[in-house]
Amino acid sequence: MARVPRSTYHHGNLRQALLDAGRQELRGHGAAGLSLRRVARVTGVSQAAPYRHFDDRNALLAALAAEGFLELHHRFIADDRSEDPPRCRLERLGRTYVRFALDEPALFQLMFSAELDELQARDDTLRSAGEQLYGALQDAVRGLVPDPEQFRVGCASAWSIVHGMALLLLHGRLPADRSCREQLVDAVTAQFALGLERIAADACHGSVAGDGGRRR
Amino acid sequence: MARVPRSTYHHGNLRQALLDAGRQELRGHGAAGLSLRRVARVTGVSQAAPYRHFDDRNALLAALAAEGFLELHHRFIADDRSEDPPRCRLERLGRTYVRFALDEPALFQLMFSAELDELQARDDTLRSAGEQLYGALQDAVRGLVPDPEQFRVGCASAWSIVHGMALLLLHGRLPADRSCREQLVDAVTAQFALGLERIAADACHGSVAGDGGRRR
DNA sequence: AACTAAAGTTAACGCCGTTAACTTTAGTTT
DNA sequence: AAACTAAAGTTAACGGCGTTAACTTTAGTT
Repeated sequence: MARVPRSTYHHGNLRQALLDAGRQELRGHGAAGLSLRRVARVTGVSQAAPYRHFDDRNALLAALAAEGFLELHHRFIADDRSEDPPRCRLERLGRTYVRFALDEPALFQLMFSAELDELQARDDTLRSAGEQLYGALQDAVRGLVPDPEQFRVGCASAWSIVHGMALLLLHGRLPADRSCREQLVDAVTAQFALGLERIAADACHGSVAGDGGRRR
Repeated sequence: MARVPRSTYHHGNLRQALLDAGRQELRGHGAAGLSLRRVARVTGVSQAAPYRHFDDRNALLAALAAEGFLELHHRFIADDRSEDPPRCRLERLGRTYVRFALDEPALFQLMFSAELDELQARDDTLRSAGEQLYGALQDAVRGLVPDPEQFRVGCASAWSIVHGMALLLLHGRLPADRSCREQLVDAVTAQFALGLERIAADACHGSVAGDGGRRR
């Protein structure tokens, strides 16, 4: 447990230092195991110091989650290739999403944890960061599924499948060791995007899908 | 806080009573907020009594999760209609999965929480309950996608999409109020099952999907 | 140079998980 | 029936936690 001593009484940039230490705590102990006292200790500051910068433990978690949303959004932008066809762009976005979840499992789970649901309602920074992310997903789906009604369903499907896959993978629930993980992710996203593309194409030819009724 | 007094020194069926109280705690405070001491208090027993029946707090959570897996599996069986065509059966299973998650959000999240990942490796009851569930899903997918390689991808996709949708819905992340929730679930599962059916049908006609066409 | 508000400290409260040492009881053995 | 034993429950304690109140130090302004 690294205790960082410091020369000046005032830290200078404690808020960010706490966030950095919190990020490490997250990696080491998960969101549930994150202890505010330990974060303070590692940062070399008293147990009560964090309360000058965060209302409570949840506020620190919310700030960490907001960082996570922004970071994931940046990855979306960095990985995107606007010259690719819509299907490839959607696939790429899905892979980026899953890769992020596997890179930062605790942060990712925090971003979608029950504790944050209520905070998201109040914390504007957090909410807008989350909405920004959903916007990026919507853009990617819109290119593939222009029809408004199908678009809604398409967005929900797309987010659901990558979100579910990310969580199941990082919990070791899907039978996929590290070597074939990427293959599986590629196959699932590709298959999904292909299916979406076809359904969208069908819709253009007059038939209405999405009613779940029997159609051969 | 209901404190239940009792006449006899020995409780008689404390283990199950603790599980029942734990289930209530889960509903009221979530898995993270479940306090062993409070469970004991509500059950009308001393704070140390639970340790005669569970190694520690995690063991109680694991037992609750195992109950959850069994319950969900029973719902699968109860809702299934073996006379329905494969696609309908898969859709129905998906709806059952999501409905369970929305009925018992805290229990569902517990079943797939990080804390349980390690326990699942050791606790045989818990692991087999989880595997039983995956077996039911596999059966439903197999009817639709016989080809072995596509079957693997199909299982992962199917589980991912319902799992992701369940979590996103119960976190209020998908823009769907209570009224249109069921419609959305129906539409997503139907669209997915339809896509899966078609891809499987394509495979029978010689073309091999699953790699999603060109890959960078 | 004095003042003030921000930033950090110490000490305390109550809750928690967990353990050790003890007591009560139900069931078995003699 | 009496004695024994092991299971099941109790009390009391330890240390860690989140949080707050009251205090101190410091940087920046007047």
